[in-house]
Amino acid sequence: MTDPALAFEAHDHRTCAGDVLTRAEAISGARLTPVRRRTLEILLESHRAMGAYEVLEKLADAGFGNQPPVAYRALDYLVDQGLAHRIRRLNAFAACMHPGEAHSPAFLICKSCAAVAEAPAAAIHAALGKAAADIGFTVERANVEALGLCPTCAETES
Amino acid sequence: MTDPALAFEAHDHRTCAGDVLTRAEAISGARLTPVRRRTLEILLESHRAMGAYEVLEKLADAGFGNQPPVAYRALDYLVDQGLAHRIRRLNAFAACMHPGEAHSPAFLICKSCAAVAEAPAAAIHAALGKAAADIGFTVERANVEALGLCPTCAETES
DNA sequence: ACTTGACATGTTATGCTATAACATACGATA
DNA sequence: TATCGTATGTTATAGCATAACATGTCAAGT
Repeated sequence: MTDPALAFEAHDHRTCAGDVLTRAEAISGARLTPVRRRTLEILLESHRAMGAYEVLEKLADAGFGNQPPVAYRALDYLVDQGLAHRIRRLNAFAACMHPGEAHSPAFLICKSCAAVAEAPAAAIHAALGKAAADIGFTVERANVEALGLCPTCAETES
Repeated sequence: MTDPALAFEAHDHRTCAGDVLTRAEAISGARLTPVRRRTLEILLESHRAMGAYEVLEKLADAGFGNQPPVAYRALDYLVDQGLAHRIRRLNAFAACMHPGEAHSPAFLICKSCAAVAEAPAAAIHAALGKAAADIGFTVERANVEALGLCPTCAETES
């Protein structure tokens, strides 16, 4: 699995984004149409989450439609396919950095630089499932989003 | 601590809501003004989360202002004081069922009856903190929201 | 009493987020 | 070639949230 901390570190982002895109193409095949592909590329330009309207603007710049459904449909598709994630706390979307690997990660959002990383969440889901089971509740899907400081910003601010 | 499963079971809701309101008054004192108190009462009418505009409507019925800021301000206050929680997944708010006890619970949202319960989340936060620390990330606040089936609905649907 | 400042509420206006509903196009396949 | 599923485009509107300003109230300090 890709190093989850990558989002917070200086790295060869071209390679990093390219890798993800290649894997996405393998997963999604022909259904990764131009709008959808471009949408994913837009999300992959940074490790930030991006609002639908921000994405829409960039899609329009690229010659696609400029009405909200254009962006929402592409984003919804990507989320469905596990190629992107929706960050509810931010009303925004972020590219999935390790598509294909089944996961429902915990999101770590840096309040300083706005970068978003995906942390492995197996232990978290186990704890959640147990807490829920104690009450008789069956968890189907869960989202875990944490706000805090990434290592780079923590260093800078101290 | 109050039984977290209460939200999903038939119970004497008058008493349950009354207790919470009494505790809220003790915590908030004079600053629990009429609008705020009424807002909390509205949230306490059910164990569901309620949108700001739904709350606003009921506030207007009670003779308070009927513009969005009226509801948002009261709700924000309650959230600040730990008397209510914001459920981001639903863009909605729910009364805190055990105010005073410091907590950042995990929310269990029944997809069938829409009831929301607060599960103890100490173990979840521990797991999250550890996963984050592995990446060098410092968690400040986190929200954990799970969608699934409550025990009552699970029984009904089977 | 008077002034000041903090807080609460009300109102106007607007911005941001999201989706319903309908129209058009294109390829696969029967 | 008729039809169906899928994708995209467009119009319109619904739903969520806040900025900015106006008014009122009460308590502290003078």
